[in-house]
Amino acid sequence: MTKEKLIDFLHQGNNISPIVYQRIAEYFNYKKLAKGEFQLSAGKICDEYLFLEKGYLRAFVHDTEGNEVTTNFYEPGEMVFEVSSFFKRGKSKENIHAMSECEGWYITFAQLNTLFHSIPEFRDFGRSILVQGFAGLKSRTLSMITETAEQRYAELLKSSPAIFQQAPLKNIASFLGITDTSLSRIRKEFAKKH
Amino acid sequence: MTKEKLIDFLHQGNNISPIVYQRIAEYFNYKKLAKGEFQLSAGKICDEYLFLEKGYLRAFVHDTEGNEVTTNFYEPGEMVFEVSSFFKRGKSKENIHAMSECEGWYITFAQLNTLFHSIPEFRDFGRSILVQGFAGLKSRTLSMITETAEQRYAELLKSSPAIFQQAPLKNIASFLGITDTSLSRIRKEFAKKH
DNA sequence: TATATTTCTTGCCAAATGCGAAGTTGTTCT
DNA sequence: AGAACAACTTCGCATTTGGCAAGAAATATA
Repeated sequence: MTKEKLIDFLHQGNNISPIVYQRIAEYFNYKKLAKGEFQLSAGKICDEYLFLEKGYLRAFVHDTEGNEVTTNFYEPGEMVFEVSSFFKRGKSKENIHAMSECEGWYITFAQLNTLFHSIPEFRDFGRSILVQGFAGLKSRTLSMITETAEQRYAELLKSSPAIFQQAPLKNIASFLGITDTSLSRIRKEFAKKH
Repeated sequence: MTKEKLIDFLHQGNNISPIVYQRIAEYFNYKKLAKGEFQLSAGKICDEYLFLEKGYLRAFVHDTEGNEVTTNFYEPGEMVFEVSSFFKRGKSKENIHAMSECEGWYITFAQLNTLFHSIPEFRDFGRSILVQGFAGLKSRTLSMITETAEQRYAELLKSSPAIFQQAPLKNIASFLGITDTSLSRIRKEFAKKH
């Protein structure tokens, strides 16, 4: 278990000395999740800022009728944490669930703040993680407005094909904003055309 | 034109000395927009971090077919800037347009960074602005998935009634993810019930 | 004031999606 | 292997929403 991939990720296009990133990486702790474990449960405060090195996770909430709604999928190479709960120190509405065995590296909120205050480069990193998440969410919202379910399906299939090996249809459906019945139909039509 | 409201806003629940906020506020410049002016145009880099004291703005993009899609409305007391363009220094896809005469206070990206590096409290403020925007966007996305158009209409009407005095129906409709025809029908049905 | 333009409403029909239920296939557990 | 359960597909029908077009109402412009 080396921190090699974590260190690569911390670079994130920044052109900063490897020594600084080495120093940052030292704060991160190794973590392993078995398939089916929860990285975060609704009602708890998210206190881990996790770099996912291996495996797949799914975030979901329960809507007012009690149905599970998938809000996100996480693949290797992404940061996993619930922004609002983590930074505002409030109870999470979201659950984050391991769809497969996962491995990664994390720091706590307190550690993150220590690093923020002492290392300017890490501030920039942290900000870029937030901004990236923001931009991603924005384009997702826009696609909910401007695109058909089939277009959203085609895009997800292209951008994250691995998800389809990890998650059952109904979870992908609620992520796309449709029912599993509809997704089944859409997938059938889509297969005909391609 | 006093900076009183700006200073109140900078407090944002933090319990920090007014002297620090006074110092921060000194960097902000006054700005006035006439009705119809653009605070940001697609293709330009967003370089103003604007506190809106008076007036109403609307953000929109053009989708692949060239239709305007409203992505946000801004009311007095909010920060107005395009997260991705501002922080990543890239060309904006969004336009931000004054629906009425507006007044506010802004700093540039360079000034914001100067403040970030020298004033820890301002870092926390900046982060909380991002986190707040993130949480708001998330709940908007969720409502696109779990709620009917009528429910979304009812919520917007409740949370931001002033928008209905400022924006034409079609802009509100595209924000809600429906056509103006549908919104007209929904509003009619809704009026019957209430 | 007259005219042009935009905004909003309404009607008709088509397409997309949801809902409930049934049936099939596949997986897990004992 | 057998039983139980979850995943996926398919059907018929209801509901929501879209697209187009016409007309009325409101607003802006000459």
